[in-house]
Amino acid sequence: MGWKPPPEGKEAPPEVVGGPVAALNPPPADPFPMEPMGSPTAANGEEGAAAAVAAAAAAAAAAAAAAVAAAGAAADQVQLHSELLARNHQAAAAAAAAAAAAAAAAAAQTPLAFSPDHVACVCEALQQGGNLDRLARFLWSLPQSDLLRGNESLLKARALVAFHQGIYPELYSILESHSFESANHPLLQQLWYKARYSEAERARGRPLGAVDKYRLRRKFPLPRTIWDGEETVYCFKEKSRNALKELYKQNRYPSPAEKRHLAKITGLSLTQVSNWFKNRRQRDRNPSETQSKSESDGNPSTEDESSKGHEDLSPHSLSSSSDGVTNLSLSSHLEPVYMQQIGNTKISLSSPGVLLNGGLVPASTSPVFLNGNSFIQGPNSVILNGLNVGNTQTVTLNPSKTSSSIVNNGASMTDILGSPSEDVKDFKVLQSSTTNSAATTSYNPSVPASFPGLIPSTEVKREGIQTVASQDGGSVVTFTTPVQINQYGIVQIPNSGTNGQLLNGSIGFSPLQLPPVSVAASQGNISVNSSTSDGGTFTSDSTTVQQGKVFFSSLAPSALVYTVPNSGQTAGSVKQEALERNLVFSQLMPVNQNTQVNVNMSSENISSSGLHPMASSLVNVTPTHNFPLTPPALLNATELNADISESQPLSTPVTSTSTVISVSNTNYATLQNCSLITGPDLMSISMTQPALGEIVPAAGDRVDHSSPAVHEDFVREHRLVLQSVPNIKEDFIPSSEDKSTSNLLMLDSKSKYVLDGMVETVCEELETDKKELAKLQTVQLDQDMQDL
DNA sequence: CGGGATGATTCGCT
DNA sequence: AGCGAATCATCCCG
Repeated sequence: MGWKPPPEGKEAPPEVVGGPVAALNPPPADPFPMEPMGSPTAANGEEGAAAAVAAAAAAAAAAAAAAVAAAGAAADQVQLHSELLARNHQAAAAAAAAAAAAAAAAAAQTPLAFSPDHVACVCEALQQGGNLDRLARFLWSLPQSDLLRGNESLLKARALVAFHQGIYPELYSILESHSFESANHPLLQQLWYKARYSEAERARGRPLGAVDKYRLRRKFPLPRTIWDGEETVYCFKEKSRNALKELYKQNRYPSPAEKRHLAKITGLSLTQVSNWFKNRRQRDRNPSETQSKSESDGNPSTEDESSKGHEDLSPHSLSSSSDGVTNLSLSSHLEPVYMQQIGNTKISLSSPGVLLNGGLVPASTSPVFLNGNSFIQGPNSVILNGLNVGNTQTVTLNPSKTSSSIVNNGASMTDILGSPSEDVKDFKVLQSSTTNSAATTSYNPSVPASFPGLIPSTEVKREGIQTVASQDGGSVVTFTTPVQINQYGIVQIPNSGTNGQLLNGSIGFSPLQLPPVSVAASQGNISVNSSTSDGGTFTSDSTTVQQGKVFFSSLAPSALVYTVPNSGQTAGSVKQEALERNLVFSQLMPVNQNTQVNVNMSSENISSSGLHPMASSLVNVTPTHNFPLTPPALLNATELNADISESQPLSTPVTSTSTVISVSNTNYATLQNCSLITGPDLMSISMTQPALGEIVPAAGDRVDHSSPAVHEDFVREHRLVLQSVPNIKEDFIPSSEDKSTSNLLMLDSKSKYVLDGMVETVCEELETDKKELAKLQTVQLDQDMQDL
């Protein structure tokens, strides 16, 4: 990672500014090494392993520093101290003793008696504490041992000390002689440049200006030992820039989540990302001024879209290039580096295949990738968040109707149509609410969708009891090209409207959440939801499997992805107390700004609950552990009907009172057994179609149940979808009390991406621990020294 | 050194 | 809090 000094007075990436830099300013020499420093207030209560580690490090540092400082003092005295420390910090006993012994040995000018690790530990501790003088003394006391020669921490410490003492030639020598880890680059790069500046300033006797520094940087480029060679322009790396541009092309107004994601993958701060977008929009807005639009070079998109106007990301432009151009551009940016930074898994499949929960399964044709945090890129396959829907033909949605946004959710509808692409009829999704789905506590199935085969070209509109902002006229979605996912984890759906093509990639089940899925155990009860968002419109589909049947249903706009608790004994750790027998979906990730949704279906009213009628399609499920794609099994309509009839009377009112409860933020999702939806061929369309075909009720009708007869089919369909719920409910959540029993992976739905969030959290915690460690070290050191 | 490019900041608005 | 507009400060090329 290249680093360029942040412009003065400007905000710079947090990593570059701050702590390390502050430490660079040589503090006044401290003649009394034993003098306590730091403030004890920094010591917070830590517990557990972190505390133990911190204590160990602190103890070690304290012991070593004490020993060094007390050069000449009897070694046994130091040892005594270390023992005392060890007593106090049992967990740290070993480390403390070792460090103390080492320090004692050093103090006594005896051969090295401890490992380089311990030295490194002490160095780090002293560095973190900003005790450069002590660090210098410690280094001075160390023997010239080969063991320590290549120790990076030691070298870094030496570099710091050299800088601190103004011995720049030595600093340069150190920096050039050893290839440092990238993690240390920012700090070392700063040392390098600051030393150059300092030298120049000293030579010329006056402070340097920005231009002077720039020239110095040009004159003394960073050695590759502390620089990965990555170019930076105006402080931003080219890659970061490209990532920003790429997303900008698709969405000029990224959601906070997207910004965070982008910040993460680019290594920039959230503010920088926001600023970038803001500047970009502004400069695109008035290209007239000074904006000679140099952008023409690499950013045609910017020009096109922005200059023209707004929603101009015409679907066509995208679609036209969808497969080819888009993919190319994406691939160009899809570099491992990004993924590494994200911490997500990126898998590039060079050959047709599908990654299922970690397993690669051969697939065939079209590329539809919908995966959560894992990026799966490959030519021919459909990936649903780890679930592969099978060999598919490209999803073909006709652009028949309106333009705008659409979203298909993850479940690749493709497969739903067992027939070759030609047969694929129109898959239409009617969106009822565009953009906003503000936080709705209740979900309304306001997103009608017609499944090919089931309801050919039929658009069903439905309005929920509770209005979920469904003002927009549902736009019909049609896909003519494969859905793509870009490196940002955003699924790009060609032909979708401007802002509409973003599908947050984090949606869906992430591999982590998919334990070796086995449907077998649960008698095929599963529900899979995938959601999509389209620039504010969000639709999702969910599938429930019952006894080998999978139902897809669409959820509401701005719905989130939910995972369904295992059907088995482990009662899903659903946190919603109130809902006893509800199918609980927990939110995996918010797609839009307002995302929230949560759908619960009470057993009683299953009929109309959040599941959207339209989406119901049957898919064959094979209960296999590894999700091998098995030959499709046809689900026959009769069977479905039978089930339906058995479970519920057809006459049941459609609209139901299904309870939709918002689970957001309070739910913990657990996903245990998942079933794979495979099999391209599915339901017999012929059978269902007739019945469904008649269903064309307008939303209003349904709501009122005004004409039951008319909607009977609809109801039936509805029922199909919901039918599985009771079972699920029972299986999944035997009783609300079971909450505690689960040893499941519980996910806090709160606005965190399942995977990302976890990683993020862990990282943050680590970071925190690190800081705390440093604090502790300092404090402990002080205290111990005082005690001594 | 000039001037365009670009990131950051400030201010007002919603 | 986020956006747009204006502006500043720096980068960076010629």
